[in-house]
Order: sequence, then C-alpha cells, then structure tokens
Amino acid sequence: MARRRQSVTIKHVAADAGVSLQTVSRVINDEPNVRPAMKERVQASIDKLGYTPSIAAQRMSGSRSYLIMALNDRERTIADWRERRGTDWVDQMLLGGMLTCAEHGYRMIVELIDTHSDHVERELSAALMALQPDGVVLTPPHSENALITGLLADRGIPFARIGSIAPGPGFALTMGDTRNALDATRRLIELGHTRIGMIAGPEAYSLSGWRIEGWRQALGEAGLPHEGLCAAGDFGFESGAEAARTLLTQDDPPTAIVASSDQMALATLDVARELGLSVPRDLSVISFDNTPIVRFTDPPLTAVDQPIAETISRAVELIIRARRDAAPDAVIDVEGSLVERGSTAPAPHLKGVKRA
Amino acid sequence: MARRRQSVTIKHVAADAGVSLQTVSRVINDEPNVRPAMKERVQASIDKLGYTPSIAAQRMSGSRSYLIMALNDRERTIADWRERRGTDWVDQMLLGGMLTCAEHGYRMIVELIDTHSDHVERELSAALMALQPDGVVLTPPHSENALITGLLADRGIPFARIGSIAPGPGFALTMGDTRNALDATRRLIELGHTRIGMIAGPEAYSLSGWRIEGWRQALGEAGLPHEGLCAAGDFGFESGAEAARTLLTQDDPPTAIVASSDQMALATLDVARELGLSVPRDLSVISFDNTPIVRFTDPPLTAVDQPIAETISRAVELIIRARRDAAPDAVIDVEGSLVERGSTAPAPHLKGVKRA
DNA sequence: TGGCGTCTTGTGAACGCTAACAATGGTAGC
DNA sequence: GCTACCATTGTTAGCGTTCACAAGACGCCA
Repeated sequence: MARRRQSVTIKHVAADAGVSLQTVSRVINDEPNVRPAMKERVQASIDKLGYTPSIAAQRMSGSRSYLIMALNDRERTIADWRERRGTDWVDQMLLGGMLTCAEHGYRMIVELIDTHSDHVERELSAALMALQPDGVVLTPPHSENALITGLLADRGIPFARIGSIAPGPGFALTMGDTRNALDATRRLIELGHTRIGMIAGPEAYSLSGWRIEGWRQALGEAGLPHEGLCAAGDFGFESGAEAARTLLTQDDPPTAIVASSDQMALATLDVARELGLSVPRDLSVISFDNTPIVRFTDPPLTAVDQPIAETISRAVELIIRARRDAAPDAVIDVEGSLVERGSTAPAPHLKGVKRA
Repeated sequence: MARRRQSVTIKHVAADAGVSLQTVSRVINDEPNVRPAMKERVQASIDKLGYTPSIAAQRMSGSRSYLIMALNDRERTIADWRERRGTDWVDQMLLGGMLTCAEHGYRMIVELIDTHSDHVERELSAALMALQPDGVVLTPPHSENALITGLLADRGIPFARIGSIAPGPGFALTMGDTRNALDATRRLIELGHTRIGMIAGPEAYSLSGWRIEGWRQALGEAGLPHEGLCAAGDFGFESGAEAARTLLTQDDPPTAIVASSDQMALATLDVARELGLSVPRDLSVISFDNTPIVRFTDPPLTAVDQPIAETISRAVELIIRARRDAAPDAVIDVEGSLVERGSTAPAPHLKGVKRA
C-alpha cells in the first residue's frame, strides 16, 4: 500500500500565494496582525486549492487536535444496545455534541470505558494519549468518578461533567433533576393524588438522589407521606417491573408513580395492567427521559423531557471556550420540562366524588 | 495555554527498554522479525509506562490514522433528531461500528454531509483532508452518490456502501431488502390475505425499489394483484399517514399493509383507528426497521428487523482488512428477519369463515 | 534625524512516529 | 572456511503544522 500523503498541504497554498508557510498558518488560525490584503490573497489560494489543514499535523505541532471526546459507560451502553432498549441517549448526545462541535470546526468522538473496572485510569489514559482530545465530556456515571475527573484535572484537559454538581474540577451540568421531580410530583398533587410513589434509579447515579429529593420536597410541602413509597431500579425494564410490583401490591398502594426512566415507566404500565389497574383512571404515571417510545405507548406517557442534546451542546461550548479564556469552572443547570400526555389524570377518589 | 505534549512517547519506551525507536515501533505494530525476547522486553516497558501511540503522529508519518469515517446525511439526520423520531439509526450504526472498530484498535467518527448540496465533493474532500481516515462507511442515500463514491475511489480510500448493490467501486452491503419484503408478503399471503398493500420509501433510496420488488414477486407467485396497492412516503410519520389513507380509502382496500419504516407503520395504525378499523382484526400491518418503539405500540408491531449494527460491523471489518490484503470489492447481503408481534393475523374473511 | 516600539512577515526547529535504508550478526550451503 | 543470505537491530529523513524567535518596515516622539 502506497504511502498516502496529504493531497494539498500548507506548502502548496504558500507557493500559490507566494508567501511563507507561517503566514498561511496565521490566516488559517485567524490570528491578528495579518494585513487584510495579505489575508485575502492567502484565503483566495486556500479556496482555489480546496485546502483544509490536517488535524493530525495540527495536533503534532503542539496546538489543538480539534477533537472532543465523549466518554460513555461501556457496560451500560452495550447492554442498552443489545437489548434494543432505545435509550436514545447516544443519539441525543452525539447529535447535540456533534452539531455544536461542527459549528466550531471540532469533531466529537465517542469512547466507551468501564467505570467499575480496575483499569479505568489506564483505559482513559490510553484514550487520551491516542486521541489527544482538546476536551472531554463525561456522562453518568463517569461524571462522578474521582479517578477520572482527577486524571483529567491533572493533565489540564478541560472537561464537563454531565449530571453532576458535586464540587470538583471541570464544568458541571445538570438537567434540573431535583426541580423536575419536584414539578412532576407537584403536578400529581394538583391532580389530587395523596399517595405518590417513586421508582428511583440506582444509587450510583447521584441524579437518582436528586430526583428523590425533589419528590420528597413536593410531598413535604403538601404534608403527604413518603414512607414506603420509594423503590429503586436500574433504569431498565425488568427492574422497573419489580419496583412497580413492590409499590402497587402493598396495603395502601399509591395512585400515582413517578418513574426515573421511560423503561421503568413502561414496566409500570405493564404491571398495572397485570393487576387490573387502568392507567390513568386508577393509576397515574410520569416518567423521566421522554424518549421517542413514550408517544406511542398505550396510553402515551406523560414524561419529563431531559434536554440531553442541549446539555451536551452547552458542555461542548464551555469546553471549546475554555481553551481561549480559561474560564472559571461553572455549574450550569439546563431546564427540563414536563410533557403531559395520557398517563396522568385526577386521583381516583376525586373522580369518585365527581361521579357521585 | 501551555504547549501540551505527549506525556509518554516512544522515546521514553525506547530509553527504558534500552533499544532504538524503530524497534519499539516494530513491537507496537506487531511486525515480524523481532526476536521474542526483545519483543517481551519492549512490551514490558510499554506496559510499565502505560504507553499508547499517538494516532496523530502515526498518521503524520504516513501510515494509518486508525480512524474510520461514517458518513450520514445531514439533512435527514438533523430532521430525525429534531422531531425525535427515534430512528435508532445513529445508535445502531455507531455502536455496531464503534465496537468493531475498537476490537481492531480503530475509532469511528461520524460526519454529516448534505447529499444534495452542490458542494458534496468539497465537503467530503475537506473532511478527508482534515481527518485522513483509513476508510469510509457510506449510509443511504450517500451510498449511491456517484460523486462521493468516485472521489473515494480516486483517492484509493477503502469504503463500504450500505444499502446499495449498484455496481461500482467499494464494498456493497445490503440487508436483504428484496428477500425481507418477499418473506413478509409471503407471510401475509399464508395468513390468507389477498389484497396486500405496500407503503414504500422515497425513490431516491434504491432499497425502496428492492422492497417493492420483493412485495411484487410474492404477489406474483400467488397470482395476486398489485395494481393501485402501492403508495410512497418519505419514511416519516406524516407521509406514512397520507399513504395509508390513500390505500385504505379506496374502493377495495387492502386487508394487509407492508410499510417501509416503523414510523409509516405507526401512522398506518393511527389511520386505521381513524377509519374504524381494528388492527389486526381488520387490517394486518408489517413494518420495516424494528426500532425499539414497535414493542410498545398498541398492538405491538410485527416488523422486519434490519440488522444495521451487524451490517456496519461487517463493513468496518471489510475496510480494515482491505488495508492488508487489498481484497476484491465484495457484495454482501446480511440476513434480516421477521419478528412477529401483534399486528398481524389471518385475513378478515377467513375469520368470518371460522366464526360461521 | 535618531532611537524605539509596534506591526508584519519570514526562518529554523520541533512535535511523535514510521519508511527506507544501512549495519550487524548468525547460519546454511558448498 | 568462505560466501551468500536472512533475520534482527539501528540510523536518518521526512510527514504537515505551529512555536519561538529574528528581521524588516513603518510610524511616532523627542
């Protein structure tokens, strides 16, 4: 296989424009102190030759790599994919990040790493050496892994932690988990529900805690009980079914449930059907995520929309800007929203009252 | 911002092992003619120092970039995403490709390009210059764009065309569209249906044609009519609804429909409901794609599973291997399969017979 | 008019790695 | 025992770009 070389290099442009390499480089990087006439002349040559700098060479010479690495949990990503869970997460992440990267001439590259493995550091370190990214986006549960954040901070690589507000280095971005859970629960209270259950996510994800917090806060405001009304799953369907069964088969079962993922909410619909409960007549359900699935279920699910794409997009922007003006580490809370569909309705007893 | 350098380079390894750079390079690339003892010694240093070669440097020195570029249609990808259509396509593609890339030490990077734009060549050329990928995976409708395939062939970059069997350079991979449509239609015939409609995809996608072909062939085998039983959409929900309405409101409407995408099948379910038809009692529906959505619809959709991930995975393998042994351009047909769920049933008149 | 600072352009070296070639050592064949 | 050859290791140059520094042009103030 022939040694493949760059077809058009900075040299060709320099020759065509009759200037030095450095001058062309300056134009490419939009540096100051280039006379407008010169800039124009060089730009004309660039356009004429259809030149684009090689990011490999740019990286080599010690500047940027124009690469942003998005770190996902390997185990979970593969499991979601194998079972065709349609979490939509990679889609959203990739597109939100990719489009924003593209706007700034960057590229996003997805890397899978095992959070729980003993060699996280090794794996991450290898990925960093190989790719030399200009920044890293961490998604849960990596966002809270001190080994990872520590390593990145040490190397001085700008990074964003999605779904984390834990103090520490890097930008922290959340999607208003507490507030969203609060709003969702408040809405159910408005509808007259007094026993409102929560199917939470795994403890390892701190957003699970925030959502519980929001749920509890809403219940507290209204003087409603929360004891025995919270069960945890792992975001997946099976675990959701189990949690739903636990909640719905107790003595005084809830008439409404907030589930921490679409899959767990779907499972709740199934369990309700099994138990002869009609949704939303006998049981209201609100889920988190708002993946494409929920519009087509029976009934369509009322869901908290998690603005993943927007959040990643913001993260990418922070990272890219960090290069320039070493911005202070920021905490950003992107607004989520409640999308009401068919799985929520007034509490059963209220309807009873109405009917009577 | 300080000039960021590679922390551990081949130099450090060479020094640690007391050998030359080239020898280390040989070990990294698993080249022959390295004495086992030497290989072991160098490998020990590599492991000890946690060294990984920089792909930028590797690319610079004229060898591989260990990057494979996946080309998607920008317009369609963004539209799917904005409207949260949950096509699952990027998910599947990325994961199938990514995992296989990772197995071979490669990385996959997704690039969006407008097929219909006048500057496809320019855009593609720029992406190639910037990234210098070792191979490219083309997804529909890029797979059939002669400007793109021509450019890649000229540059000698190995590439795979997904969803295309058109003669030409590069590897061609299909997902058995004709056969899948044939099988799906045959199944409906088995169930006693005699008027079977088809909601096809846009003409620009040649897989649309293949599916129509399979459908027609099955009808032909059974001596059934196809005239007036085919309507086209653009894979999206709205267009599917329109097509379904056209088919179902004619004088002698079909009792079964094969839809070329899940979204169009979902739309068909909606239209059927509108028209007072019960699925699957009055109308059977089979869709293409088998995205995660279809398990949760009412009724769950019988669907043709398109093995996107596997296909991309195969494509990546072909590309990586092409580097080594310049394999002849191959045409590969990956098996799809029919997943039967609740949207198919015996033809209405048969049930009538049974009941009588 | 001279000296000095600023704006603009150019020159060499370096980044980390591999291709191509050179040099060494051993071994088989006669 | 000598030559030829292969296996193994080392040396040099170069990939395309930017950094650090140098040099020239220009203007400004005293």
